[in-house]
Formats: sequence, C-alpha cells, structure tokens
Amino acid sequence: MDVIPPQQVVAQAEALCHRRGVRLTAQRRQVLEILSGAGRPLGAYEILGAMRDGSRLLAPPTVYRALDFLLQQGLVHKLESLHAFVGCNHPEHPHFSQFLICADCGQVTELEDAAISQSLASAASESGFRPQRPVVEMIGTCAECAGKAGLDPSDET
Amino acid sequence: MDVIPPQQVVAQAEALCHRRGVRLTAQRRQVLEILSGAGRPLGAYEILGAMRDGSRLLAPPTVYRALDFLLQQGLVHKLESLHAFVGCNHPEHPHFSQFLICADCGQVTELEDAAISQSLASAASESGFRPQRPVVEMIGTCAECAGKAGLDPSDET
DNA sequence: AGAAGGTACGTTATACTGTAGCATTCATGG
DNA sequence: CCATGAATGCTACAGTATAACGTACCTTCT
Repeated sequence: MDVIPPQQVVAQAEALCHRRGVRLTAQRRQVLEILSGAGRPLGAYEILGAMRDGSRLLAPPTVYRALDFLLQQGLVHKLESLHAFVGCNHPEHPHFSQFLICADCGQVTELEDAAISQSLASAASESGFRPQRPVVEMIGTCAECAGKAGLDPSDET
Repeated sequence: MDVIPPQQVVAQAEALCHRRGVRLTAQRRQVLEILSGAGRPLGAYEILGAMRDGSRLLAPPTVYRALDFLLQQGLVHKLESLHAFVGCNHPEHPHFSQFLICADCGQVTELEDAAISQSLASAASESGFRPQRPVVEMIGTCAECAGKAGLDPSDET
C-alpha cells in the first residue's frame, strides 16, 4: 500500500542527516533499508537477523544503537504495543504520528492527524504537563480484515 | 494526589465483579491492592515481589494471570511504554484512558479526555478501521518537575 | 604527519519481560 | 459425592533490552 521505494527513503534520509550534521553510517542506512523494504513492523531481532553479514551474526546492541539513532532523527518509529519498529513515511517534517495496528493481519497505517495531536497536547498542557514523546496506537481490525471475516463478530471463538 | 484508598478501590472492584459474575479471588484482589496502594506504575516482577507469601516467591505466570484478569475487567491499565501497570481510577464505567507519564519523577496521571478519544476514533473509522484497544500515552515532564528543574533546560548534562 | 578527543562499532554477559505447557487444587452445580 | 470447569503452582524457556568495556575510526587542531 504505502510502501515507498527504499532507495527513495534512503536518499531522503541521507539529505536530512547531512543537513543536520549527523552521520548516516552504513549500518544505520542498512537498518533503515531493511525497515523500509519490509513494509511491516519488524522486531529488533528480526532486523538483526536480516543484517547478518556473510555468516556472522551481529550482537543485539548493534541494532539497538542504530535504531536509537534512527528514532532520534525521526526516520523510524517504535510501536510500543508490538515491541517493533517501522520506517517513517514522512521524515522531512518531524511531527506526532498515530498508528492503526491490525491485530489480524499485522498491517500498520501511520496517521498524522492534527485533531488527535492537538487534543492530546492541549489536554497535557491543561495539567501543566510538558509533552515530549507521544505514544498513540490503536489496535483493532483494518478495513480489509473487517470485510473478510469481521462482518459478524458474534461467532468468534 | 489521586491516590484513592485501596480499600475503597477493592470494595468497588468487588461489587463490579459480583455484578458481572466473575470471581475476584484473593490473589487477584491482592494484586489490585498492591497496585492501588503503590500510587505509581509497577512492573509485573515488582508486583510479584510484593506478593511473596512468607518466604515463598511465586512464579511469573501467577502475576501475569491475575493482571490479565484485572485488565479484562478494566480494573487496571497497562502502560505499554513503561512495561508497567497501574490501577484504574474509575473502573465503574469502562472507557478509553490516556496517560501522562513524567520521565523525571515517574508519576502517572490518568486522563479521560473525550476530545482525544473521539478524534482517535473518528480518524480510525475514516480509514475503515475498527478500533478495539487504544494506547495513548504522553511521555514528558509533569508540572512539578518542570517547575523544579525545567525552567532552563539548556544546562542539562 | 602526528596527537587528541569524540563518535561509532564489536562483543560478552546479563537483566528484564512475558508465555507455553502441564499437573494440581479449588469452587460449583448436578 | 462426583463431574466439570476455573483458578493456581510450577518448570522451563522465549523474547526484549541494556550495562560495560575495549577497539576502531573519523575529525580537527597543531
């Protein structure tokens, strides 16, 4: 669906990092490529498996470090409810995203809904709370899966 | 602050479970008491530690099962970004909650903001998505911590 | 070029979080 | 009392994440 060609994602990331004066190293780029190419959320250890260079398997901190960098730069997002990571669709302009996660097929849709962001931000500031990192995820059933099997949810086991 | 007396919480839970025809067993009640009394999020293993009966330490599935039950009944919430659990402030009427989590002092505030719930629900249904479980958390700095140390964030180490 | 300092990487070990599976006990209704 | 299903106890293990420390590399300044 919204799978953007990894090359394009990487080129964009390259430009962004250069502009910011941070280094998109080979390893970080590789993680970004893997995530962009997957088109679905990947766990850290899945990424790690895809990074194997020849027969050598890298250690967990390697991938977590690359992910930390990409998260900081807004190039990937973490889905807290899945313990998994996805590439960001629009890294150019950092912003608050929301995610629709299908519990059936695993597909994830990234939203960028101003009403959600604003209502959350204003609710926070009403409490004197200073927002830093939002986590907004909705677990449910995507349109396609709802159409296939969800018309009558009364017969679920 | 919003620490409701555990006894009151338990009494309310008792009534609720009775009305629903489910069993609030001693163990489940104990987990609820521990969470309500803590006034802050607790990890599953922290709860487990607090549950020790004499010198005997229980095994992880015990606490996870009790938590599963309490989550189903809406008596506790899980904070996905913390891998931790909190007692629910208003279990009577099941609803969607949001959480403000202070990264500094760890304090958590449960909100019940209709604007957030509605904007999230309508964004989801615009995509044909059928919502089931929302995860809405804001990590940031609470009013108290912002007042103490956050006036000039430029001198952070 | 050479030295200094910081960033990134490799690796080991381990901590933390969560679940599968199976035996046992307990409460409940016939 | 017995049958049934729910709840518990327990072992073992799977999955997620980080601490700590040493090494390589890149940049900058002299």
